Amino acid sequence: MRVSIDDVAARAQVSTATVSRALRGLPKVNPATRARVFAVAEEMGYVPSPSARRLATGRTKTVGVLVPFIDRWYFANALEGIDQELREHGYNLLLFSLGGYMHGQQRRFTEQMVRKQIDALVVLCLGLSATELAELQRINIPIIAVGGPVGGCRGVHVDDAAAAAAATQHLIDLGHKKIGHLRGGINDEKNFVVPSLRAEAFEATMRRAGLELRPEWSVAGDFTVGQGAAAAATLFTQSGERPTAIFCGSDEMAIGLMFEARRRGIRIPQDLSLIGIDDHDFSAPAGLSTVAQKPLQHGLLAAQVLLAELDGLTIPRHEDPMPFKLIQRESTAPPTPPA
Amino acid sequence: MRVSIDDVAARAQVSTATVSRALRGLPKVNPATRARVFAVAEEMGYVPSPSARRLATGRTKTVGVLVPFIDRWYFANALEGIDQELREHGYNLLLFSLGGYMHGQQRRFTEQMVRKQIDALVVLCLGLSATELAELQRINIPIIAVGGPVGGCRGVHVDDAAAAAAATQHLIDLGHKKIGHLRGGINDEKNFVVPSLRAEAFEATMRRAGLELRPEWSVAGDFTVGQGAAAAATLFTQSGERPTAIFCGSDEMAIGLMFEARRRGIRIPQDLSLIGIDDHDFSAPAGLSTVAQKPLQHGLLAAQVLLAELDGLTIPRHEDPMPFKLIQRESTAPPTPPA
DNA sequence: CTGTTAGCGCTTTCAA
DNA sequence: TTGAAAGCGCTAACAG
Repeated sequence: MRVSIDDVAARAQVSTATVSRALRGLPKVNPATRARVFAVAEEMGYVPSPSARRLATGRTKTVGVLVPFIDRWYFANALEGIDQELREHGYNLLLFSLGGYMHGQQRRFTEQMVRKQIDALVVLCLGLSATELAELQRINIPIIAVGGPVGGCRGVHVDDAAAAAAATQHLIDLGHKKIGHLRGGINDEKNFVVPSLRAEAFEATMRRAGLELRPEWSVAGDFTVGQGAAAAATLFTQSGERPTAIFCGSDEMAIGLMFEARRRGIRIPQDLSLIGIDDHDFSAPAGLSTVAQKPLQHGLLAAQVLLAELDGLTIPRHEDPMPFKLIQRESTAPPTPPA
Repeated sequence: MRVSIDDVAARAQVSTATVSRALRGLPKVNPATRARVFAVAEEMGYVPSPSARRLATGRTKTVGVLVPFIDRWYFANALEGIDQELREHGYNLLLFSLGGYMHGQQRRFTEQMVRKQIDALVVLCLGLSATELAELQRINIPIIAVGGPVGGCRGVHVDDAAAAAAATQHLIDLGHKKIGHLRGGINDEKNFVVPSLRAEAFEATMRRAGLELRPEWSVAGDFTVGQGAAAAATLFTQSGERPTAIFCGSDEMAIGLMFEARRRGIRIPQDLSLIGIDDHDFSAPAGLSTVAQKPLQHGLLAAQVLLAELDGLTIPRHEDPMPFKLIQRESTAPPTPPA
């Protein structure tokens, strides 16, 4: 049943070393021999044992991916990109999901899990603490972050501040002056800086335009639709003046806000303009203006960098932030002058 | 740098066999010896080599998961469930994404990829052909399908026909008679039967209620928001009478339809009732009535079954279909009598 | 171009 | 309760 390299060697009447060379396409193998070996291997249904190969070479041909959770547009798409690139090069993808951010105390992820199992690691925008990162670094394999800066670790991601500024500026350019913000980060790791980067850029852009920042117009959520709707409810039930436009830290939140707005008869964009960040699958159908990023590409690039490094090739540049693009759809318009 | 079992043995002044036994918690090890071994191992930062262990035992402590693509609510959640259960038991999760269904010709997934790498396999509702499935079976490891029936293979999933019938019946119970259907399957593997199961159940339920099935009210998509919106556009631009309610094969499609309806000033539920299947993250915020299923639980159970089998334990029952539940929200209401 | 021979780091009899 | 030794299946010198 289980056929090993020795079985093939015996049948092909060559040494195991020759089988190994022939099958791996190494040079200095007689074409005829190689052909015979291939034929025999095929005939016997031989598949080399990765474990044995790993033990002998010390390389696992496997890359680990650490994600906070899978069910989020950005992560799922980045993961897809990583997977594509890895498969393309015969690498395996070992997935580690933390199943949600854990607040400080107990994270189920230990060095043990990755140690000697993977050749490199991709960290999908987790808020790793300095100590956790240090622990990972100790393993001494190439690491790359995707989706957001991870302290002291190189990464593939957009310039979040610039993207947030572009979104905010779009609203300002349309003539809005009363602009609110739905930010993320409330349920996330405190080391996950993306929500803050975006929020700060929003504030900076507003100040630069000489516009007022009203604290009651800044509501915090966690980048999900559910939180978007909840935050919107908070915002809409406030007494007092309402903003004419809102910049949401993620498209999911923006869409949650759209749902809540419709529920309350607030028209978009007539009563309220709305812009997010991401270009989530739901955004185009929803007619949501956004600043688009392409996580699949981020994943692809991250994997490329890692693989190049493992192959000892020149490491491609990846220092430049990834591109983003403002996409105007139906959810943003100039403010309606008071009737 | 790299510390092996022999290093530990030397330092602890015992044989490698004893270290192995002590660390694995096997019986018949002197408590004092065990303690010393643990101390030394800890002190030296010893981590056993999975490759060596695999080679010696023939077991990989790894389960493979085959998914058509990751970025879909159902898959992402099921994956999360599988991951949780696997980690809990010290198993690894090797991910294989096909990056989208490939139509017949070339699928990048080969027996080679899994062979000798995993102890068991979870197939996430892929439409595997009989030959592909046979090839997988040949590897002779436990396999389980999740999310939909995979020909001849046991699986964890809801009774799709019953779920679809429940959704349809809900509309009928509300008094609707003119009911349309957005079905999936147009871009999917033809062996992926879920869309058909749901569509057929819709039709059967309609017939049972003595209601007319209008072909022009049945539009096909592929379960995504984008297709939902597109299908809705097709439906809404048709001349002639319009249905008063629509059953969507997935919540994503239903939400796509909602977006398109709003764009055209069609009010939900006043002008059109809408129900889907899934209970997608967006559904509650959107106020979408649906038949809920819990993919995370499906993943959990599938992994449990596999692990039990690998441990040689009694295999838990999993023959019963998974539960589903009708959730009525704002998108369904009795039909509005013509003014 | 091909064969021999050490390992790689563990587990697992079999003895002691 | 512990140790010695034989693999597990492959790769990588080193000879030839």
